[in-house]
Amino acid sequence: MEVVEVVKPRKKPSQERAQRTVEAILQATAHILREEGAEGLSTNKVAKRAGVSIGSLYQYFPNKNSLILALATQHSDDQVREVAENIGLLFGASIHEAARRFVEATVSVHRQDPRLHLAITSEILVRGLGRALQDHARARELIAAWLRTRDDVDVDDPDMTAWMLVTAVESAVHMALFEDPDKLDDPAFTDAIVQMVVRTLGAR
Amino acid sequence: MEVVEVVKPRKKPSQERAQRTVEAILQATAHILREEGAEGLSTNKVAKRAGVSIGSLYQYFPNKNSLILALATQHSDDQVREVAENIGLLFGASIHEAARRFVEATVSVHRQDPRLHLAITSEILVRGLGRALQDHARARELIAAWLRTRDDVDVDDPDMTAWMLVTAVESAVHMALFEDPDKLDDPAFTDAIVQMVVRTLGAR
DNA sequence: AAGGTATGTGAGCAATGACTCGTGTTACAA
DNA sequence: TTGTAACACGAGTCATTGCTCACATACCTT
Repeated sequence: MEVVEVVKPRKKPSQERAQRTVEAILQATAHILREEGAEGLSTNKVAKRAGVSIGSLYQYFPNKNSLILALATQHSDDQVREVAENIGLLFGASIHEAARRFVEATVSVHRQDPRLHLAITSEILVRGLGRALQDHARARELIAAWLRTRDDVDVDDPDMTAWMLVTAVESAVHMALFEDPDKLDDPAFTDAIVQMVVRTLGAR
Repeated sequence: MEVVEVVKPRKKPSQERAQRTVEAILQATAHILREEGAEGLSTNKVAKRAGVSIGSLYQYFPNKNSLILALATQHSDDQVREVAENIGLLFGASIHEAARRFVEATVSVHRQDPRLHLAITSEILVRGLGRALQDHARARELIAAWLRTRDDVDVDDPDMTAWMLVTAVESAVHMALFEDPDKLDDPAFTDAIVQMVVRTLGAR
């Protein structure tokens, strides 16, 4: 089990030309990950698909892992943003509304580009790319903070509960994605998750 | 994303000598998976570690995937057995007792050999080894059946609820394993899962 | 124009991968 | 004892991998 991830610093692109190169590389990585999974991901293939020489790739990315990490970070940021944007709206809402909003935000993030998302998620697991788990941590903080402001829920430990809920909701969505992506479109599925959340909160 | 898994049939060992060879190969696979993760798993390395020639390996396993699959199946069977054994005891129990028993069974399965378990689980995700998900399916059936016998819970759709609970509980345990294996020893952690289960069931 | 820095190239190296196949060895039945 | 099927071997094939490096071209400053 590999734990370390050495990420030697590489040149940051300064000119616009280089910016485009980096972008192309990231795009290509995403494409291959989406179409062939992590198995089919090789630096040579990425370079070829990006229309860039292998040397250029290594000018900006120190190794293969850093490609996935970069993508994962991007992805993670999106997710945090989505949740963060919604959390503001949660404060005025009822528990039920809040739960629904949270669940739907999560589902929506995963619905766009599910294959890529799945590939990235499993790759984070397989490699020790724990850093990319910050989305989880951040989401948990937000939820925990929100929980503390409510007096209409029955939770002993907001942090633990937040951890539980974020994990449960996200995992349910992942699992659904894995078993059958169409499940995400089933309202009954969303409802069930919402109910789990609401009940777990012991809403009064 | 690879979907196919071609598993050409190979010779089944008939003599005891061959039985031992197969066992050694499986052992070695587990060892490497546990120590180095799936990254470090190669058929050559497995053969060497098992003290067996690479040719012998390919006599019984058609390819690398089949090694993981064999291990996953073994593992999966253990898990189902554990749950199945406990489910019998669930019928007489209170909701709370039942939930606790289920959660603890799940935790206990994962506590033994967590590294191996984690490696196998992610590998199932990465490759399309959906077949090995039968433990999930079977556990769900058992829980759903049990739910239908209870009139002291408030669930609309036993199948959906069972899916939800199994997913949530298992994922929580996986996530904990990934973040910090010691979490499994924390009673507060188990309690939190149990509470989630009990509340989700809407116990009267 | 000159010169430096940033960017880009791709042949090729060393390592490793999965897997085959021809050959030797053991077990067992006749 | 002998024949044959099961078992075991491991050198070797061929493809691919991550990655380097010596060199070329573009860009910007002076």
